[in-house]
Amino acid sequence: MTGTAVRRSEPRRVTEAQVVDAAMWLLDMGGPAAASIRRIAAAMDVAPQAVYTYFPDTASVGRAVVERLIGEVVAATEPGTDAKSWQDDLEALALRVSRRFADHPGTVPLVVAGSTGGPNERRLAGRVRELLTAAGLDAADADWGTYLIGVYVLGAATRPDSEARFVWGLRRLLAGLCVPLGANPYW
Amino acid sequence: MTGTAVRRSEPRRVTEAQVVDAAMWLLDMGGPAAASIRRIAAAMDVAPQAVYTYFPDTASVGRAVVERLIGEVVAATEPGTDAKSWQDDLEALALRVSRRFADHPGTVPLVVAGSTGGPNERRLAGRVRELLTAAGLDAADADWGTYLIGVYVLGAATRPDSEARFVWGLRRLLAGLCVPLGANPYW
DNA sequence: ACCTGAACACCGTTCAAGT
DNA sequence: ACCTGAACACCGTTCAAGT
Repeated sequence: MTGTAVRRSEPRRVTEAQVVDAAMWLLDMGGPAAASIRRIAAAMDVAPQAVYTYFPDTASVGRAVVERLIGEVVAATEPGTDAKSWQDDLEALALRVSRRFADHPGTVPLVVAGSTGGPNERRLAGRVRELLTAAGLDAADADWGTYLIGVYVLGAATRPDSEARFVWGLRRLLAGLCVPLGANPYW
Repeated sequence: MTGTAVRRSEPRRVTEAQVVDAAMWLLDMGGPAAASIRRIAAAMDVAPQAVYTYFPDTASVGRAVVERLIGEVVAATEPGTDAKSWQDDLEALALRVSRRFADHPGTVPLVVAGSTGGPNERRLAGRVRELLTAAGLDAADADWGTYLIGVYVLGAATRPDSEARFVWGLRRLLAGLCVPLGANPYW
């Protein structure tokens, strides 16, 4: 009751960001198996339990790592900067995501494990949807097209190949998105 | 030196097929985490080490499971049976693979973990390539198109959604494959 | 060749306790 | 709130041995 805050506890020895830092570093060094809770804690010089103060389980640490990775891509992509065409914008965005995963192959199992459910993932999907909408697709098509592109980037991350192959597939896919299916002779 | 085979050892108590059976069963029951070497062995009533007589490590058991799953799809797909169009054939094939993974979600992490390098996977890719070649694509395009389709099916397995969404994306993708990019206004 | 018991070096997670 | 030591119930894999 002094009016000023009572010092309630020791200053934090770890933070969420540091856990993600350590996890990423271990992932880059030793692959998915190296990023265990115990090793993350050891890298931060705390007991394994300390991690559980900030994350409820291993999977949530993985999701946080993916959120950061996606966040970096979204932050690096100012909307409408490249802007030659929506295809170019979309290609640049997909390529940025693809490269980020190629640079951090240890994170791929974490990505395919499932959606993070986080804001950065939503922002990224929103960006794709905007570009498809600006391209003239209606809301439903833009939504389904976002799924199509996301799934392609995800699948490609699990079978890394040349960038040329990735871009070739992406362009075919975008071509398919803007061809009205009614105008297609096959159905 | 009797001329006939000498009985060299006890009859086998386990076989490769039984290991895959047990792994698949555990995967279906309890998901990826349940299909450990130790549990597989326990399900067969042998010591964990018995599995190592047939498989060098855990990953190779996983690849064998995936090979079986793909093998079932390929076996169930007589080439040119449906045969209304190559699009229909390809759609039916992709849908069969997709459904098999949807029916066995525990195997998805094993699939995305990497190529099996096995004959069934090659057969499946070969089937896709044939259909694309029959559709008029040249060798290079058929090869890259096979990658595109495979990666889409793979990615979709990690983000299961409605079959309608899967088919919509697949059709867009196939549409993009038969639109000559030169004839496309965008590049 | 095929299988076992025992062991090694790990895991994630929880509990009870300390500040 | 934040962190610890100790423990529980697991892992994959290897070794030495048995038939």
